[in-house]
Amino acid sequence: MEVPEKPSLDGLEAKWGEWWETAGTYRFDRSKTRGEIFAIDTPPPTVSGTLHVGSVCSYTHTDLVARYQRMRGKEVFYPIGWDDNGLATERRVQNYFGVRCDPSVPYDPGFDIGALERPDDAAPIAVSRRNFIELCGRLTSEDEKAFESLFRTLGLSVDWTHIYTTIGELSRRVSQRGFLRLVAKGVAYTTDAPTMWDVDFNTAVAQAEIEDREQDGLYHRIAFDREDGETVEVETSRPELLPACVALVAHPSDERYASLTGATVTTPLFNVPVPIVAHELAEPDKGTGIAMICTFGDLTDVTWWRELHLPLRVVIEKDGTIGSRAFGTPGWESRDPTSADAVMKELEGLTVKKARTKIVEMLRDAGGLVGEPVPVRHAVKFYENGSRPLEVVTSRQWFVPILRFRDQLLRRGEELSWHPPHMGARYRSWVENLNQDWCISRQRFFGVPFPVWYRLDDDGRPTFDDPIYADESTLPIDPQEAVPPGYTADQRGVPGGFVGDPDVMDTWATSSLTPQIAARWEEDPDLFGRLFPMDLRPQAHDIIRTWLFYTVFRSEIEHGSLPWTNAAISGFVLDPDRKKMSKSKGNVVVPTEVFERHSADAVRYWAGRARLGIDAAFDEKQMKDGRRLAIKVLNASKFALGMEAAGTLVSDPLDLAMLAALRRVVDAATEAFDAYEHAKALEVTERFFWGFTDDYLELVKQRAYGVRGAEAAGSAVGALRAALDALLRAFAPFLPYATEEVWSWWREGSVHGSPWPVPGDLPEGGDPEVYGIAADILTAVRRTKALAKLSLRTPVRRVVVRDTRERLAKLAPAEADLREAGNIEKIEPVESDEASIEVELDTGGS
RNA sequence: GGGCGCUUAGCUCAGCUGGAAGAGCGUCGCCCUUACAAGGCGAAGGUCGGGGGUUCGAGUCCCUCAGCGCCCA
Repeated sequence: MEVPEKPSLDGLEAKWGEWWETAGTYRFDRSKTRGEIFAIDTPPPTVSGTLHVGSVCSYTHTDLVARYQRMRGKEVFYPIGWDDNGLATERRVQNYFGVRCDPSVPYDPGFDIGALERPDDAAPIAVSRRNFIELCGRLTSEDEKAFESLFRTLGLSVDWTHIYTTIGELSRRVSQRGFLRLVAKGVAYTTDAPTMWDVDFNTAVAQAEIEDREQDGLYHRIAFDREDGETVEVETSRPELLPACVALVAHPSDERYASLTGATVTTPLFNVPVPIVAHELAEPDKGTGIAMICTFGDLTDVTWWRELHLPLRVVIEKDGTIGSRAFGTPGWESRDPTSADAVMKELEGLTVKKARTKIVEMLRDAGGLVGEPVPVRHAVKFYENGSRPLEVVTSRQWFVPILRFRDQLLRRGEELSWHPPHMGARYRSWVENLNQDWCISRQRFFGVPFPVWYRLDDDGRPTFDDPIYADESTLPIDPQEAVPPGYTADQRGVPGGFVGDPDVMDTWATSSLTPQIAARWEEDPDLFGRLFPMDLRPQAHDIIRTWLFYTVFRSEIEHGSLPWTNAAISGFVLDPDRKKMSKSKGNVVVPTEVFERHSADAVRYWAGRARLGIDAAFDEKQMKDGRRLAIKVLNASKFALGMEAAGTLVSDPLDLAMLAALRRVVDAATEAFDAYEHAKALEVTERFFWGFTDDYLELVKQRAYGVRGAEAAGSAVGALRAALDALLRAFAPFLPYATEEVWSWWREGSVHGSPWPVPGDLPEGGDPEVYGIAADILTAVRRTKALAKLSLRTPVRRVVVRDTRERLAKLAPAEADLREAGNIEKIEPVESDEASIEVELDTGGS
């Protein structure tokens, strides 16, 4: 046994991190069977995001479970991935290198961004798609190093040989295979359809990426002419869509408009005849109760257009400007095409916002505007990363028809064990409110391409009704480079030839397959069979509707089961003022500095105290507590292990009593961990431990030094070691470094490879109350001395303990230890119905 | 508008199936006690958000109101 003179937390992270890696402490043993394995679907962090303490907290939660399960004897499959694929990385690369991707630029194999010299404010350099992707790969690999270093310091017990990235070859292959399987099952289709569209990023987005933002707007009252010379007034916040108006709509039960249903009105300025129709989705309470249907202002327009079989008149282009349209041509009928065209000319090329101002001006001049616009505050849909409102744009996209699986997905949600349980409600409410099929194609670059080509007809136009799919055995492929079977490279882009699908998949189309990626679905069937469905999906609550939902969906389609049996949902980390941390507020805490200030164990302690599903404040005070606890573990261990004795047979009733109390603690901690209540496991263990050091160590100190002989000392030393052995193991998930350090002083191997403590590890037969009573008396003695402002060594002449006979009997076994610990001359038990402890100090005089 | 969660000491939070209000930090006081002074011991501090109800008994169960946060529309 080698106990250092002055134990310290400093340097433990590097020391043990390296040792664990060398010893392979967390290496997964794939020879184990499914029942012996605990498989975790670790969240791949977005590496282009900021490293912040929020991830530290939730990743610690996962690690606590991993370490606990490992100690329970499970072979833990705990891989890690980096989410580098997607728009976040593209944006970071654009800003970092000052470039933009232009697919029309040819690839430059010798491209060297570092060699370019240009002023900071220079316009972005257009680079080819392939060069752009290479830059993405370069930057993410840097970011990944920083993440790995952070997570290693934090002490995550992942198997670092099982790393994947969401843009890596394996992920691309699994994503493309997953896509082809969806196609084969009829659960993916391509079509031209109205889709939510971000005009800045120039891409389609899915429902899950949309958020509502409260915005100031204006309600404009616009008069439509009826054929009988009267007018119908509608209120709209989007008057610029007037040229796209295809009908007016009122609720079928709205008596005000019942007689008008079926009538025709003409739009102001454009003189386009449009029908008045009825539909339940019209809101009688909103505005005048009758609304314009335009193609398209929002998704309700899409529903109306579809269900009421209305014509299509699109005026907004993909870049968010008003396009050029010729009235008088088919589909653009007007009773006065010339003046309609003149109005249209004024709007052409304007952004939506400018067009709105312009058309209001023109309406006012033409007398089409009734009164003045009224300010209104309303919810507007935005892409979560976007800065301008989403438009509905018709474009060719790949869709996955999730809506028709709603009931199945709701049932899977019920089947999943949610921790905490109420998080299941988030999922349910999302699934119940799904309103769009999943658009999985993105008009971006750094993502997984669709393994698809389209034939070109004799005029060089792609035919979308019979795509050419890549063979699974050839994956992953990039259809921009690979040539479809039966064609030659020189047929790319020429009539009668082919063209590759230019899009990439939604990043969630890849992330939704993390269990399949990590478990090497179809790549290693033996491994997959040992891992899937997995045991645990840990994640934060913000991505229930995306990552969790899509993963459940993919698993349901491909495997007909849940992807895992448990979902552990962490809360967010708020700043000390309980505000959400964000870069713009400047309140993001850099985790590396926190590790330096408090140690990894201290940070883990803070995270461990945060329960699942509860938002936690970033609190350095708690990290100080954690540091204090970790140091205390070192020092108490040093003391306990510093005691020597010939034998270590635990026979003293007080020792057995302390161990009996610890047996209960071990049970409570186990029960808590099994229920995913790691904070409770920590709390019960910590509470016992502080009592153990404050009371028990003090009580037995003299005896352990041998004042009452070898046998009495041996019992104390044996109990100290038995308790320490169990406590170190119970603390190991929370304080992996300090516990490993102590373990190394006197045990073989790693504490993290040792079994989780069970009551059977500790001698039985003790009465916990004996320990409790002794601690109470010791506390009373200390209190008296403290109140008298005297040293704790001050002698006590007499302690009178009044209590029931039963409890007094339990005092006797601890009496000698108490007298030594408290420097007490005499302890006098007095039978009484009223319990009290009376301490008479011996202050030397009288 | 619908749903979920929260509201307990100055701060951060425990309080399970109802049975005499808890911890840590902070504050204050004391103590160099041979494991620990970047420590230790102790004290003070609370109408458990408001109001009703069930019960012998409610922080805990039910109803209601309010505030905060989140999810969804």
